[in-house]
Amino acid sequence: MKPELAALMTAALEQLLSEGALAALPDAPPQIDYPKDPTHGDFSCNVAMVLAKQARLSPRDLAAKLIEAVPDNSLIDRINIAGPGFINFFINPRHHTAVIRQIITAGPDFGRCNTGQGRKVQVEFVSANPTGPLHVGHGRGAAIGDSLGRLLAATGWVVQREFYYNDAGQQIQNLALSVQARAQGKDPSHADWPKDGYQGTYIQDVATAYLANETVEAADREISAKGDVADLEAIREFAVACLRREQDQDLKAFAVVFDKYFLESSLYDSGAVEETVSTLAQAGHTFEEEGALWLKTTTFGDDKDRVMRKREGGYTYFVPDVAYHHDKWQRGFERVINEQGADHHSTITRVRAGLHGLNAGIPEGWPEYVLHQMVTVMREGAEVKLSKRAGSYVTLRDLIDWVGRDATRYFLVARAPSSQLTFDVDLALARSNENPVYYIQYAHARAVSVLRKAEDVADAAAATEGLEHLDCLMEPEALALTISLGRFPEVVAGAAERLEPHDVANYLRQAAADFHSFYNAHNILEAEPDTMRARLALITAAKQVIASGLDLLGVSAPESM
RNA sequence: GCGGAAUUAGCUCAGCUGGAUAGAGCGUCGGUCUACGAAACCGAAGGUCGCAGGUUCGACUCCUGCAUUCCGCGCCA
Repeated sequence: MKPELAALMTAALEQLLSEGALAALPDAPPQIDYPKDPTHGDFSCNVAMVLAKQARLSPRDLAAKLIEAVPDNSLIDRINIAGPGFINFFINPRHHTAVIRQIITAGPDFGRCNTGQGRKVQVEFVSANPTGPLHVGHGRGAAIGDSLGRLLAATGWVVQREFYYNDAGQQIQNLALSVQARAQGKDPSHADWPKDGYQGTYIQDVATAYLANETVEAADREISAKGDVADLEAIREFAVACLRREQDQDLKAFAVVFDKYFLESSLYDSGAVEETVSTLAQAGHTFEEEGALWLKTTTFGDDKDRVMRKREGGYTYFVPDVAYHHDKWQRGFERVINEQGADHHSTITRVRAGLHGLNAGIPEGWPEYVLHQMVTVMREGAEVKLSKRAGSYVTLRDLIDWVGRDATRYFLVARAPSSQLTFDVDLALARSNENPVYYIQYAHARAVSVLRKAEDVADAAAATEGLEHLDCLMEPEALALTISLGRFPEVVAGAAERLEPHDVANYLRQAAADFHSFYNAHNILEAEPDTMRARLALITAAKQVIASGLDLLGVSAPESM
């Protein structure tokens, strides 16, 4: 409805322009907003205040002229001027309820759009190295990244979800040594325990499985143990497979699925790393100093240059990272979005600097980044720091075990990524209003319940027939819910545009509140037949929108609870 | 010291590209079920939007400075 109103205002502006009351039209279309206060109408426009100066009129006088010039239409009931010069629109209620028909007709497609026009976008997220279980930070990344993927898909992009991990570096070596030590019967208190070894009890599980010659299958690999304690290479491969499998199980329990797993080692095998280095060297972006090879990242805005090849040989992590992102570019992704922890923010400059230095035509600002801040976990009023399994951190699996998948996903995605997050386990467990997940899901379950009961007192097509009686939905609660439902498409579009899935979570809470208010204020099944049918249509639409919204967050919409 | 993020009600957090009297949940207080699901609803109290300037018709929002908290600042990833 906003575009229609903006068009009407534009027409009014053009009218004033032709009368000479205005010197020029504004650059952007007139801004239409939702007033906070319902007495200010359904929509408001600030254009009179913006243009008052150039029109040499007071904002209120200009507003009056504009209202005068608005073309005749059936959309608007009345317009008034308020405050310093706001133009407030009161919409004809019949136009509000029209959206109910749209929702029921479109079904799950309501709220989707085609901004992406089938273009390719990749979302890389989680990307945990296979050295231990996924922790809550990975969980936040998984929840946000997957939801971003869903939002982009809903707005017309073709999305690929990718998981990148290092299967060969120093940390993997530490992992292999730790497993080997456990297989030799040592524990972290032992004098020969590897320096920087991994201390979690899961290392013992891996060692035991290795000694038992088990076979493990992960999403991207399968391997059988050799059982030979001396074969560090075999241990390494086995350990990586074990931990990949464990992470996959966690991700599966979290309903997160990846399209592709990308190995850092493949960039060495394919020669992409060497090629990246030589391209950067040929372009004159590198220099040698103190026995190391450096990239002049200061050319691209970094505060100091960075080592690419260490004195002892071997590349630093960002070199394969640059090669990796070059590979993504060559794979044809118009957009790449990297969701990662904010503690990695310093890599952004380096990766972009490297990509820029390749002269491959990669635009500035590619790839895009969504960084999430840290998560702390509270339980029974105290911060939880330890998980017995992991040894040093709370795992994603811990959270899922404690509060379930839906609550975990909702809580991890419901806050702005840039905010530090406190995950309150007790709140996530609560079965009441305190808990937004259940509040929203309850609205859905209630809607389903009424629709189910309606079959006893009306025919199956009652909701559809209700579309002929939408004029019955004139109570404030019905209109509030209707207007709320109508906002869904722009919420989805905005959340996708800004890469902020928490907008959807906030919207759902509001929509659920509007649903509950309507539900409590008006009986549905005992209303007059036409009214009942109209209300059933509204309930059907609400159920659809809530289910679609929850799906964007990866949270289920239960039929009953 | 440098860079990034943050600072909004007792607590956890929203506040869209600057808009009208700053919102929600929890917590506190008070109401509503012989039930279309009370896992809900209705109402009340609760604020110097960290501080100080600036920009303008208008600032929680933009700019500058300061304070505080978190995260980075490795030839680890």
